[in-house]
Parts: sequence; structure tokens; C-alpha cells
Amino acid sequence: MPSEQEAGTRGLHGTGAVAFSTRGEYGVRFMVALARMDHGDPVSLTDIAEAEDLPRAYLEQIVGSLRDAGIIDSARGAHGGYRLARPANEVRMGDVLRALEGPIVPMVCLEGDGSACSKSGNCSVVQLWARVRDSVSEALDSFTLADLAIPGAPITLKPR
Amino acid sequence: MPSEQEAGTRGLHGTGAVAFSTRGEYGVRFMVALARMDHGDPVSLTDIAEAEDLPRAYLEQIVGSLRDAGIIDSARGAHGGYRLARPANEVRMGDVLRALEGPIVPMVCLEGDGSACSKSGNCSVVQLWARVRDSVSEALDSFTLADLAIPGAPITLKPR
DNA sequence: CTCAATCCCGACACTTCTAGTCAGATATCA
DNA sequence: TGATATCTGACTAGAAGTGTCGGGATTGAG
Repeated sequence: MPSEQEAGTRGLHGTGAVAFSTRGEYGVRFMVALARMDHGDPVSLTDIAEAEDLPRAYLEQIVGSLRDAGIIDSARGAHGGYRLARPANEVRMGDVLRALEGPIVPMVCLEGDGSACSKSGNCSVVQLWARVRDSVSEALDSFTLADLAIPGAPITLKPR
Repeated sequence: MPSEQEAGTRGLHGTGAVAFSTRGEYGVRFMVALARMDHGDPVSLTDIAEAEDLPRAYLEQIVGSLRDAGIIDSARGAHGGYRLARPANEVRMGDVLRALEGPIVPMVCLEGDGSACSKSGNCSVVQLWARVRDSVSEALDSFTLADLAIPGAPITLKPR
């Protein structure tokens, strides 16, 4: 039997402006699946990739960012896997997305301490970009992982 | 004298998630400059490109989107150029950005009529993306071109 | 100890998008 | 007619996105 899933092309995720990449989508789906499957023991990446039909090797990269950000804990070795580092209702989706996609910066002039733009003092347009940035952060942080994970019935793992 | 400006590399515009491209930045800067320079007669692209230090040929492409969207009017031939199609205080920045960058769609599952996602009925995550989309639209539409073009003018934001 | 499961990590390949450049066609005014 | 502009399509180099692949390190079980 074909042991490895064939992933093929999935196209781009998000059209036009303000689009998240597949890192954002896959990472969020991973987190929701993990929240539902996490009953104390680590959940393996393979189980989640199969449940969500995501390319395992690629997901592995993405999940590394979540681990580095301290959002999930990992356990290596046999019967290893991933667990939530905090209860789902304490995980803001803004933290998840920032870990996955980097800081939310709609325009270069907002990067770092703002010194990138030479006319930072008298530029009126920067207020527009700052407003967009703050709105997106607020929207993301108004959801917790629990908000997204609760609706479905909790998924139980097959015994191993 | 050197007839063509050398533009060189300007790097990417916006880091991480929710980034606008140079189309968005240059287009907005074009609009602000046009709003300030428009005193009745058409303003030529060359004048604006020089004033804002933007690559003329590339800006030409970008401005085409604004014309197609009916945000500016163009006049060909000698003494031609561009004019605002409406007063600056009637131009919402959301319209400008949508013309420049396409619809604001943070994730594929929100595209078109929403039929792209197979589990559109029971997906909880879609609410997150929809919220982000609406927040960005509101943020952009809370500014008019006049807010950005009037130098030193106090920017009044609509209450939310 | 050995084996299998599992995370971890770097390198590579392919495709698409970005950010332009360039040459020419078309339209208008003097 | 000639100078000035917009308009259009084709082209390109480089970056980013979306994965695949192979192997190394760690752990639990038998």
C-alpha cells in the first residue's frame, strides 16, 4: 500500500491583500486538532496530519515554530508527540498566528522601532497602516483556541 | 542629463502576515500626492513619480488599476495626466486598496461565495478569518483620502 | 542491547508572485 | 507635424511559498 500520502498542488491560500499563507492555515488546523485530541498523553504528528489531511513533512516544519514560541510542548522518542503548553482557553489566536507567520506588519515603515522610514515624523499614511495592524491583532486576539476547538465533539484517539 | 531614473532594489514591503505589496504602498502614495497636487488641471505621472521618488514605468501599471476602478480620471495627450474622479473626502481608502491589491481575503475558504471549502457548514475556524477580513475593511474604510492628504490635519476616526 | 517510534534539522526542488524594465501603440494639443 | 502623455503587452531576475527527502537524535519497550 502507498505508505506516503501524495500531497500534490493545493494552490495559494488567500487572494489579494492581507492573505495568510498555508503556514497560517495548516498551523491553526494543527492547533485545533491538537486541542481536540489532547487528553494528557502526547499526540503524534502523524496522527494529526492524517486527521487533517495535511502533508506530514511540511507540517513538521510549521509545528517547529509553534514549539519554539512555547505554545506547544514536544516529547521525543517512542510514544512521543505534542501537547498544549497551556489550556486552550489561555491560548490567544494572535499568539498562534504571530508564531506561524511572523509579526503583523502591513508595511515596511512599521518595522522594528519605526526608524526604517526616513520621514517618520511627518508621514500621515503611517497612521493608516498602524490602524490596520492594530485591527488585525485585536481581531485575532479576540479568539482563543478554545473558541475554535470546542464546537466539535472531542475526538478520541485510537488505542495503540 | 540622465533621462531615466534608476530605481534599484527597494526590498519587500511588509513582513510576516497581512502584508501589503508595493502596489498598495506606491498606489496610496500616488493618491495622496495627486490629491495634494490636483488643482483642476491634470497632473502628469512623471511629476508624481519624481515627487514621490517612485519608478515611473512601474507606477504606470499600478495607476491603471485605479483608473479602471473609477477612482481617478485620465487625460491622454499633451498636457494630459490624472485627476481625482471624486473629492478626496469621498474616496475611502478601502476602495483604493481593494482596487490596488484585489479583494481582502485572508484565507481561500472565504473566496467567492464560500463554496470553495467543502466543510463550510461545520467549520469553526472560518469565523476567525471572516473576523479578520471585516476588521481590515473597517480599518481601511475609516480613513478617506482627505484624512491623509491634508497636511497636519487632525485625523478623525469613526467610533467603533 | 536492540529495535521501532518519534521528534528534529538542513538541504534541495519546483512553482508562483513581486517588482520592476522595455518597446512600442495611441491620443491630444499647439 | 511634432512633442507630450497615457496605454498596453511582453519580458526578466530574484524572492517567497510549498513542499520533498534523507538522515540524526532521543526515548520506551521487549
